[in-house]
Amino acid sequence: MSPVDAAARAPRRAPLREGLATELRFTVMRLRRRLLAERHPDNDLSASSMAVLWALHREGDLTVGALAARERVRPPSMTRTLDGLVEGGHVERRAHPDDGRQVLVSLTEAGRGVVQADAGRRDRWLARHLDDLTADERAALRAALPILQRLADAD
Amino acid sequence: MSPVDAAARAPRRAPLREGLATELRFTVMRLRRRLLAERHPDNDLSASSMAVLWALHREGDLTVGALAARERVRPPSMTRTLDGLVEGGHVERRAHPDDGRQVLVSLTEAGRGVVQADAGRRDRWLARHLDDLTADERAALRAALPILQRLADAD
DNA sequence: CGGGAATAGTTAGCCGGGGTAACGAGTTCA
DNA sequence: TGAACTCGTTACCCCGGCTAACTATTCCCG
Repeated sequence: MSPVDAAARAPRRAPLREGLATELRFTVMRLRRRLLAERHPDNDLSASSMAVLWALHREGDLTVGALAARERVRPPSMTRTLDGLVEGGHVERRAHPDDGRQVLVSLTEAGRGVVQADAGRRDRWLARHLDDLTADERAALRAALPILQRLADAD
Repeated sequence: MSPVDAAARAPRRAPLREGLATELRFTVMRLRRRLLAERHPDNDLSASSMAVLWALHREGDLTVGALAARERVRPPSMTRTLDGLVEGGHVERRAHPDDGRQVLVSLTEAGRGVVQADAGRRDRWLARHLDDLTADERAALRAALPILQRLADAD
């Protein structure tokens, strides 16, 4: 049942200075898959779609390009995500008042409803597990979060 | 150029208690995309393939099922990832000595070389940005890392 | 000891969501 | 005013998840 003998071992729980990047990278990848697996059954919107709704909710109307940059995605990808959201009635496209090239995206009433309904029940899995942590551990995550955000936005 | 007026604002940099899960979730998603964009040009292996090589390097030979569980992926997905690695000569499948149903996967010489060559230059982007952080910030990440790992492995 | 249940892996096929290339409409500026 | 640039879209490709269904092997119980 168990694997055969191991050739090389590395510290799994106590990464050294030079291992921090490696461990952090793989951890982010796996944690993302873990979070994806916990999608709410009564919310058929994908993670990327929800991210767009949240961005609009937090920042108000945005152009397609601004949304793409914010989510670190190429414009064509954002266009397709928006197509789905428009079709679902969650967002609306409208012409930019000053610049005819740009397109402003805004939440519809329904989209705002999805965000607000989602706010309560979302992240249930993660929130539950966060509750299982000690206060110190939660504090450690809270301290690391802005740094991770800066990394995500870097360059 | 800037977005139109915003409807609702939320604390971006100082998440409250109840916002931790939400912020952490989106941050993980975006950071992952950021990291994916920084793939090394002279390494054509995908992130999932590299994760497999690293797992084998760290833990020695593993079965397909063990690899799938470790990467939080379904067996068919791991089978396909392994197909690519076998074709590229990075890993080998061989029969399990005791249980004819299982298949052991091991690194080839070439695969081990990829891991070792990669170890030095990998995560250059992330490592560079980690170097730009203060010692306190790195410590915060290091403290958060095992908690994130536990979350990634939870349930 | 024989046969059904359980387990490991694979095959086949679907689909979300990234990417690049190319293009048209609109804007800017020399 | 015409050339160069910008923004968004279209068309298309591909990676890498997933489920369902199947085979081979092992386990266990009657």
